[in-house]
Amino acid sequence: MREVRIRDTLSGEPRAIDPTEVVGIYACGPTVYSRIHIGNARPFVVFSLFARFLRSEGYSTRLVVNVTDVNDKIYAAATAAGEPSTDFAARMTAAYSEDTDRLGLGRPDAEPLATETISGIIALIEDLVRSEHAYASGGDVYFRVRSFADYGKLSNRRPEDMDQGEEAGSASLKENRLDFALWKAHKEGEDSHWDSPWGPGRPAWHIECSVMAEQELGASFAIHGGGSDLVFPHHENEIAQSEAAGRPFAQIWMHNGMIESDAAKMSKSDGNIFQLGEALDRYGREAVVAYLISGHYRQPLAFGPEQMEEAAARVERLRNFFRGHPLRAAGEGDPGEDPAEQQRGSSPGSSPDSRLTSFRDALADDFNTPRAMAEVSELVGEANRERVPGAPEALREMLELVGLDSLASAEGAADSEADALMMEREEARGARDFERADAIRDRLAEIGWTVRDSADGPSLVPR
RNA sequence: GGCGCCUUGGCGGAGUGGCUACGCAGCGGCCUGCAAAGCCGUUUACACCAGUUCGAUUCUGGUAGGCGCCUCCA
Repeated sequence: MREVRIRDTLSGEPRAIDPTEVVGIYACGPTVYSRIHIGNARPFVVFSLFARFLRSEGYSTRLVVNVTDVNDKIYAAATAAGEPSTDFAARMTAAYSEDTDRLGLGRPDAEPLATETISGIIALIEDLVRSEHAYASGGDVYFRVRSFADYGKLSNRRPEDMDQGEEAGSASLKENRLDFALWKAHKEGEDSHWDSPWGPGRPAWHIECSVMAEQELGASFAIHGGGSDLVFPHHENEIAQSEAAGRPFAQIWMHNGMIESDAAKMSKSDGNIFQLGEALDRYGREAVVAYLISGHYRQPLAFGPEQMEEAAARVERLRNFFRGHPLRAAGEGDPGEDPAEQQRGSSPGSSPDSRLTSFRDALADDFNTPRAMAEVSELVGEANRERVPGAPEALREMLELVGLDSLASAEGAADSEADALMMEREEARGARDFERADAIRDRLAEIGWTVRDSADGPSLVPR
């Protein structure tokens, strides 16, 4: 088991993960008011793979990714779609599951819904009201920011600095403009609401995450994650709500950077989005995953057709490697059986073992996926140059950790028509009738096959 | 205005006080009947100005530019 370190947003320092207890990870998922885009997929991929890595290192890990399914924008979008908001949210939640399923990384251990957490939300708000960290006002309930001395510690802001200017509209129900809503009174036009001690209404943003995290992971869990755009106000407010109520919260804060399109953050409100489903259709799941791990998770990552095509090319190189270097079948001989092979395989700095070690070391060091993938590239190059015993197996293990082991799987065999054409082409080549051989190759391309000649004869690869 | 981050070769993107990151693309070559795949090579990459240092892309200060958050946002 390696020591795994993550750069903590709160302290600004790398922090080691405690191996003595279950590593609870709570990552903020989407608000389901539309289909998700590539940017929304980044945290899903980062945290899924990070949890996978921790498990492979022997850490007992529990990953929770919530869905926020009640919100102003959901009401608005549902109205626009002429659909009850609960139906709309359910439809979008299902679409989110379908899209992320297609990434092939499995599901988080728990995916709680805000609308299924109402009683816990009300209980937390009651606690806060009782302790005067919150107050009811006109059917709403607000958090009293000035009552929480640590407010601003995550995003490094001071309430004094923020508390400037006039509240827009003097009719505010808040005592102070920094106060934020915990509960919102039912409004005309909103077609869902719940009973509460403050009247019918619904939870505001932020509060659901405080409650779901604690319900799923207990107090004082290891890691709270999400996009860097959530640091303020969302995560700052979560800390305030939970800690003001005397409930210890996250130990480490882990934030992923934004996907950028045309050097600007990809965001639904700016409209410069590329939907995940479309990316999967166009480039395939491996390219999408390879793209998302091509940069360090904390850094912004440029998005564009060029980047996606590059990722697809990288993925194709890996596929080609496994086409030419099949995995040893189980029981087909040990790496150390042949003394000559053993010697070559253990040459310093180039052995599969040392690459695998470096790969895992990179992931243990603030989950540095690009550094890890550089080890994959190096080993592929070495093994393409000359046979390196154990390389395919080591590569498959590395790729499994980043959800790309499907690249090592054998592809379906060519159909009989393609096989017949390939044989025909060989006959033509044998007769040095290259015009006919090339025509047959074109025909094979039309039906989806690329011919690769080698010393061992031709083979067919799907286009 | 406040807080934080960033500026690396055509593009993407790691990293380090002195040693080729890596990938993609282009170009040249090897292999091949031709391709495909693979391999080899590819013209001094670290925004600018000072400082610290034997030595800075890497540390410090400043300048310029960019991004994020401060309102919904992964």
